[in-house]
Amino acid sequence: MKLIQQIDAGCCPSFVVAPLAQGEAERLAAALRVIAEPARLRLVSLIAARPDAEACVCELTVPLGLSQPTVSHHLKVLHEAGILDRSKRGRWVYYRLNTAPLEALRGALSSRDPAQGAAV
Amino acid sequence: MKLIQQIDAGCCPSFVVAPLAQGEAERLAAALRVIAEPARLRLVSLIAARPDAEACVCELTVPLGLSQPTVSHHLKVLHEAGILDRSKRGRWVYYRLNTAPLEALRGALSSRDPAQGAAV
DNA sequence: ATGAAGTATAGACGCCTGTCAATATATCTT
DNA sequence: AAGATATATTGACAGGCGTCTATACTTCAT
Repeated sequence: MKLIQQIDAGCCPSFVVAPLAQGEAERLAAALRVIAEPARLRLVSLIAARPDAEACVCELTVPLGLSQPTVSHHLKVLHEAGILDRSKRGRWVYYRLNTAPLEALRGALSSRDPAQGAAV
Repeated sequence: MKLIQQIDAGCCPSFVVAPLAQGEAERLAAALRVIAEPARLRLVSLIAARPDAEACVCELTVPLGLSQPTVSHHLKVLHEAGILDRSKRGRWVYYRLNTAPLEALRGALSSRDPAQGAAV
């Protein structure tokens, strides 16, 4: 069974607008846990700062100060959540930032009901 | 040493706009961890649904399905993060939602630089 | 004062996960 | 084909934390 699911609009109802059922709370918490980790936050911010918001693994290990397997592990978690797209080119694997899941999480933190009025 | 700090604008620079230093990443991750928990998400959403966005502990134990000490523990974590304000009235302790810290976290997830252009 | 009710704290236990070393897999070079 | 390079997987270990029971603390009623 997959533990980590794609983060999309469906995963993350705003938890301020209406009470969350147990299952909804667990899904949203799982999505938030993906980014509630220093190494993964730094990975995302490092990749976002690159041209085309893209970087290969070898460019990330040194600035992060973690072992290559650990970096690969975090990239996998981010990829499975949909936050990073993965493309293999030759020997290198490039990860590219996808902002949509992060925007979905932003929406979940909004105090305003997205169904009412204009989008934020 | 306090493990959990108040969540405010200073705690949460946008991690998409510029690379995060180790310390910044740790603070932002700690802030996100506060809400990356099903029971705490449900607590916040339960309280937000009440009149005045306020509830006492005894009103939260049953709908949450957790023991009173566990609920108290989560409320403490949320309070120390600034997400819930605490006021004691007689025998009861009321927790009230403060949306500012959540909005600060929202800002941290934004792909746009808050320094540039209008606020979102 | 004494008991009851609401909340907080202390201590214990088990699960989850971030980390690493070792190894496997895949691709390119010579 | 054989070695080198880039990445992924496996297995093990330690620390963090969510949960509970038991107990302490605080406030009110009688």
